[in-house]
Amino acid sequence: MKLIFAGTPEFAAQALAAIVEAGHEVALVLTQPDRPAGRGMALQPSPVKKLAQAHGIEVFQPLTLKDAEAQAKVAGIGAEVMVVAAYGLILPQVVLDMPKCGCINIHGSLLPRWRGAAPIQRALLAGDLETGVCIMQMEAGLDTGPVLLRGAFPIEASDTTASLHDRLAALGARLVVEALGNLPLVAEVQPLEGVTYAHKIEKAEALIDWQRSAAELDRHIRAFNPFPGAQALFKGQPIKLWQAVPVAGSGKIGQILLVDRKQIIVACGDGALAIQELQKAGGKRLPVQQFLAGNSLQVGDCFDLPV
RNA sequence: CGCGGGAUGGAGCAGUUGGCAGCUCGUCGGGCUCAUAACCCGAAGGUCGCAGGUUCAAGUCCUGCUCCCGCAA
Repeated sequence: MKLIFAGTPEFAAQALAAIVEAGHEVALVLTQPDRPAGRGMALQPSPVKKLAQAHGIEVFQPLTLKDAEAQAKVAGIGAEVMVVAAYGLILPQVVLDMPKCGCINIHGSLLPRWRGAAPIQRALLAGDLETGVCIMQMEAGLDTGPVLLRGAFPIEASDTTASLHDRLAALGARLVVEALGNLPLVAEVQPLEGVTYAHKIEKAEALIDWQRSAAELDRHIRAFNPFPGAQALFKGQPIKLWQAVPVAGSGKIGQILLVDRKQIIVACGDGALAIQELQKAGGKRLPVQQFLAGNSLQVGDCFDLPV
């Protein structure tokens, strides 16, 4: 099947890889323009762009699809369908209507829950018990289109955004290939009940507020792993927390209740958090024992509370 | 040229105005104990990221390079 693929991050790249693998003709890949990123602010191609180039597929990186020139480029391909996954640009109605079978989207949540930009993190933060992927027919609204295929799996107590992302990307890749092979599919309109929006993750949200419950902070840490990392402040120094479990305990909020070779227990608004892996600025992620070898954290010390 | 921190025995760190390379942990051997990730005694293990330079003498000062990380995007 001749198609156009539009996507940007790793999540989308896995879907593209599966589509190519399945033998579909990817005539054009749309992805966000290279952006300065990382240390040194060097221009970075997106994962999707790198993969497309590796397969010799033409890459198109318009700033917007609202102008006639970009639209003409897309229209000129004459694709039967366009697959969109975490592309990051709004597709105007005229573009949505271009391919014979329209545009289908891979979304990392169980729609209509968590429409929007950061479904994986929001599901984890909210304490959802399951998540999944929906393949949907795109409409002008944000993730509002009828669902063609869906797959779900439980969220484990140890899941992080990283681990969910991997499973969701693999599931999304499998489902989109299945969908492409069976078009046209019966579309199931999204129910009006249960609609929620997954707002973009703000950097400021990563800051740990010890007044919240231990269970909440545990989810917080897992949701911000691997990016940007849950950040606590200790005597003014930023310390990232990578792994912790909620435990029983109480005390002055933010105060260290116990330190041993496996954990650092900190009092929270409700319960306490046993930190197992952490990282200070300039250093790497370390298990508690190694972290303590070079940094002294003692019972009674307090983490800073946000102002 | 976005800002900044770092590279020192297996791991994590310290090393003051240049002067014999230290600490916590681990490893190995021995001891104590009903027992232990506990405690006591002892041992091994380092071209101090790479390459130059200054000096009687460089982990420490200067220059270039490689790699890692925090912020910011």
